[in-house]
Amino acid sequence: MLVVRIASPGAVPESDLTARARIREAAIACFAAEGFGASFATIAKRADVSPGLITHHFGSKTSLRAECDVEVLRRYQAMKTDGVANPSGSLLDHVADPRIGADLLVYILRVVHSGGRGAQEFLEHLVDATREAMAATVEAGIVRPSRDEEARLRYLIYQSIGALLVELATMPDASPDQFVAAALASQRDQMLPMLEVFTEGLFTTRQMLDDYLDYVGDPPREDARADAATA
Amino acid sequence: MLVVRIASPGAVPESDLTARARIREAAIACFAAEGFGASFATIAKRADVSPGLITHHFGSKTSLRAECDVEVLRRYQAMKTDGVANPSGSLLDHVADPRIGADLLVYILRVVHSGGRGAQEFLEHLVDATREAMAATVEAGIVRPSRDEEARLRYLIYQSIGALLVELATMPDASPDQFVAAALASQRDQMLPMLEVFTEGLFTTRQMLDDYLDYVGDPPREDARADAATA
DNA sequence: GTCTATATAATGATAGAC
DNA sequence: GTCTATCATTATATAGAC
Repeated sequence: MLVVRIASPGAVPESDLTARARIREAAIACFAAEGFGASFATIAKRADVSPGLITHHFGSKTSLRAECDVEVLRRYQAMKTDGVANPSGSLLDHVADPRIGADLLVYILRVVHSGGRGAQEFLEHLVDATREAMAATVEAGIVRPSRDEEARLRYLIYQSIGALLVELATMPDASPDQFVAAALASQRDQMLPMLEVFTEGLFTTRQMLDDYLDYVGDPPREDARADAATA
Repeated sequence: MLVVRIASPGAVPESDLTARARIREAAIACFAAEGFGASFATIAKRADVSPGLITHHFGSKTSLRAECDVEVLRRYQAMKTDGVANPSGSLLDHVADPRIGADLLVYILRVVHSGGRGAQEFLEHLVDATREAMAATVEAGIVRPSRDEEARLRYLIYQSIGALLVELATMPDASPDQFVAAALASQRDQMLPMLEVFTEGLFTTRQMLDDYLDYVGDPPREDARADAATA
């Protein structure tokens, strides 16, 4: 049962690979489709091999996933450097860029969803990758400077990724292609409020911001995060 | 092994309940602490009963969770009507209100995280519950009116819940109390960018919003959501 | 009502034949 | 390299004693 897939940069041509590579590709697709609970049986069926061969080549499920993780990250980075900087001024939607392929996008969301170190690492990676782009838009006079660029970066990224995560959770039976289609539709629906908030804000007065600035003083505090980590 | 818990409105006094209720309370705590993968053995140990008794009283794990779900929702609603409207003007943080108790908050996040119908229902419920509050702040002149109030409501809710979800995912080994402490610290860290964005917006010009309004015309489209659902 | 013991099912990992 | 067969583990559900 083959599925139509959006071309992914860096993806292997098609079938007729070594069985090991076929298993890895099948695993990426199954993990994207069902989450990391996908069984060896499911993956083996998709790769057209026996379940035992998976263990033979990868040793353990943990190792298999680790290899899939690095492969997905590699393609994700390839796509990023490959492509133009996102054409719309809207931030962060390169994560929802349809060019990266539905499996790739959903796989990454599942990494965050599954949590743990993998999620942390990808989020840090994303923050790092977005930092320059954000600074560039500020430099270009498109985006207002923030009194705490790092905090704003994290704030915006967590919110965007989180919204995609919520949407993924509400569609447990959707294929990656279906999810991406729905996410794009949802993004279209929410384009107006997003532009409103990013252009006009939400509040009618400056009072709350000014009160906050009076209260804490302008310079951002850098010690707060350490407290949170130890709590 | 007893844990210190923040008082939850509507929560039962303490121990010395019927075993059935003890199991339910233990299940809520375990589901909050470990997710819905928590085993009967873990729950039984916490309730100080045998695993078999859980099946005897609840029949299946699905039924047990269903009963926990309604109980948590009941307490959540009790807390909402109980309390004052959120004192800060910031929206949606009643979800992170420490008064609702760490277990309750994390349980609800895990419902969304686990996805499916439960997640959908809670999100719809949350949208409904926030609609009035949002309208009130608009009416009071605190929040700007939107050209599409429903879309903005969904947009803001999905982003806020999603950010909490991301944070939960990055702390897989944290207890509910630890998570709530970290979430509050994180909220404090991100207060400034949030106030900035909600007060001043993100863009320096109105150009993108105005272009969008020119392109689609002012009246919001109501047919888009149906397309997304059937996709 | 409660417990112990057991059946059953799914899954990841192992061993050895081809 | 690949498969088949088997094992070990885990977790839910069942049956029957007390």
